[in-house]
Amino acid sequence: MENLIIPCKSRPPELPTHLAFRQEVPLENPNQHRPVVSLPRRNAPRSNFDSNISHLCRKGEIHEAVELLGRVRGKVRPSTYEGLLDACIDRNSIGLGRKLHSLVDLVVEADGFVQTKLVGMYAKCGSLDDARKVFDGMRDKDLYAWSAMVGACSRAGRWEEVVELFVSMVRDSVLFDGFLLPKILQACGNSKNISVGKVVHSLAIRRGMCTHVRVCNSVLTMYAKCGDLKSAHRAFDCMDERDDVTWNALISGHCHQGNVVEARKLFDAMRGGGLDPTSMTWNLLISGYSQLGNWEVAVDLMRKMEDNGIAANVFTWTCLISGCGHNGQQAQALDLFRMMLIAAVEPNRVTLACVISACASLQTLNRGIEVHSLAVTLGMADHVLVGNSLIDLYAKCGDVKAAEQVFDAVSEKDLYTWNSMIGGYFQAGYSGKAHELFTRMMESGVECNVITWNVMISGYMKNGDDDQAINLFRRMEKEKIKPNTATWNSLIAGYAHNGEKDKALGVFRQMHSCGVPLNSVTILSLLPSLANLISLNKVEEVHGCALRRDLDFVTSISNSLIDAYAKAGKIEYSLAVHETMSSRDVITWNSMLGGFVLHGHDRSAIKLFRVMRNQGCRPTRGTFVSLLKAYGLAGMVDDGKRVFTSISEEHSIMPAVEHYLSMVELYGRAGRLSEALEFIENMPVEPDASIWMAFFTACRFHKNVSLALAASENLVNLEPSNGTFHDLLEQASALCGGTLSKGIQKDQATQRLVGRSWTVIDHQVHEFTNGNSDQHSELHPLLKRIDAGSREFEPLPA
DNA sequence: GGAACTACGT
Repeated sequence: MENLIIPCKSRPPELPTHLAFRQEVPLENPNQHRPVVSLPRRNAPRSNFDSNISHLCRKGEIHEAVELLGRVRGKVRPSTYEGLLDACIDRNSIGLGRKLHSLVDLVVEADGFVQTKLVGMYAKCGSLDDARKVFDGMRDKDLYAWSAMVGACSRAGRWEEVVELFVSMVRDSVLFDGFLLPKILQACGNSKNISVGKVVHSLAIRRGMCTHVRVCNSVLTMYAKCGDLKSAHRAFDCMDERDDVTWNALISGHCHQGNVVEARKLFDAMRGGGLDPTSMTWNLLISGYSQLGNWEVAVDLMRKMEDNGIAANVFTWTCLISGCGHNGQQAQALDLFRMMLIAAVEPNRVTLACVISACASLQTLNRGIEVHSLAVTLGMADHVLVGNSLIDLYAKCGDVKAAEQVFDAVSEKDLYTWNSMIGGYFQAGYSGKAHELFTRMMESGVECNVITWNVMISGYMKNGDDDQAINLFRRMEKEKIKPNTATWNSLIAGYAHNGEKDKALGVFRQMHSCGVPLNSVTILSLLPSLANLISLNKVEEVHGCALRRDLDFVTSISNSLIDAYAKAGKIEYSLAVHETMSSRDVITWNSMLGGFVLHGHDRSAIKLFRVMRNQGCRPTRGTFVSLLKAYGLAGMVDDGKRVFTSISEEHSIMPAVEHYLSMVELYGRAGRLSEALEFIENMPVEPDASIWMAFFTACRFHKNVSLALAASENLVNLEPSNGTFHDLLEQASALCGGTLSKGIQKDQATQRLVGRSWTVIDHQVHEFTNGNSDQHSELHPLLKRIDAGSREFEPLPA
């Protein structure tokens, strides 16, 4: 197909057989398919009925006109129908249009002009499906009919359908003209269908249309959008005349591939050639840098643009905001939005959608509500694009009621609307409501897509209903929706999340045998669930799959492997993965550091931290948690203290509870209990249960009962979780030599505690007080507290 | 003829 991109003057290549014409079309008269009047009725003299109906129509009394037509059908000319259909389009009244359609008689029905007008009426009044039905029912489709249908699909953004229409059109021996060609090329570009795009290009050459700059621009754009920049450049080189659109299309192509360097070069070459960049050119470049996350350069370009007398417009700002959003800089996006408003640039629907989506990611409901009210002021709140983002915002912030209200207010719902609302119900835990809406969606004739099914399946998985998820997964086949990688990933992630690691692995293997391509999400969902001492061979199996698909170069996967191997007891494998990595991020170092600490390799961890610093990697909170633990293991209390001080002083990181916890453990392990207590008492924040628990453990280890008692008193005052109570009880009993959990399986006990049942504690307290109360008198305050707590909850039925 | 676009999976 490479040889299709040739200068216009050369001989075009042969068409693929499936696109061969049924009959040869003479090329010299491209308009020959525009029919001249073909039916006798069209030439019929204008009757009184025609005049009366047209008169009513002109007066705006269209209902009366349609009424009259109903009484005299069969006696009016097709052109009168056309006038009425135009009136329906003007009023956007599909109801009247339908009525008119029902009044079309047999003779008028045979008129291609009226049929084409009907296609246009249905499409413009919002029912593309009805338009398609009329179109499919037409016996002889001329170029006007094809143009109407292609135009309708283009306006609706149904690019694949436009491409299909083009293929059938060629099979029908109808060829495009100068009006239709750009639309078809646009569709090829937007649907990334380069093979049909090349056919269109070759036909355009064959018909001598590639001499106009507009046609060439369409061709170039098609190649650029399909990502074939080599062909785009060749088309560029073949052009005798170029305008700003030509340059912009090429610049846009490079920006979309993330190649801003080449885009910048073209920008300079354009200026060198004496052509001034337009605001479009600047916006393309700004968008390119912004999408790469390089928003400093993007903002700089915006300033330069304004210095050159081109004002930043809504597109410029939206490009910047969207770029921040895509690069995890949501707070930055909101700042830019504020700046945009200060600059008095009015946001449009796309801007609002981006900003609301940023609020949703940040879960800042208040800012979201501000933007919502702005959208109301601008009259855009009920628009489908804005509404969809709002539904997602309210769902993510936990306000399902508000999400529901927006859902109801959006009159022209699309797939995003339904899918977001269904997802919102699942996020709030309303599986039943989600299913109800899913059923309503199916019944109202909306065609679900694979994402709808994925939302349902992952929603059920998240809510712990595996059976329903699997049922839906099986139902997909019947509904002729092919599960994609994300569908399989939902099942794997769901099982892994619910602790069913064998089932997760089973689905993974099935996915593999079905030939479904896996991606990094697949691996990242599965690996952590296999990170335990008995799963080494399974980690290796998944590692193998990643290797075979070249996914081991994905940093996040390597990071996950380091973690999994460490937890599976093979720190040397973790190290091997770490050594072979081409690019390491801070998570890589943190995982390796954590692995060393887990295996008690304190000196290796301390050494690794130095390597990390030498390679210029900025440590994070997590780094210091592991590092302090390493110093604790090494018994290097004073060095640990220095590291702790450096967290805030050198690295400007506010120490978090985990760091204080590591310090308490560090003191505790070294037996420096009074120093630990002093450290706890001097903490700038209130010590939480984990801190006191660590101190308690240290006291227990060093057999200091009085300090342990102090710790336990502080602990119970904090109303710790059931799990902490359980641990505390176990340790307390061990400290005093008792047998607290006698007769109770630990797993069983934990399981019931998780369900917020206090039965176990009740039982233990009972055993504690009735059994060995004398022996444990020292822990009396603790017991009283537990006893009081146990009455606040209804025990689960046995 | 050219720019920004919301829903699922870590």
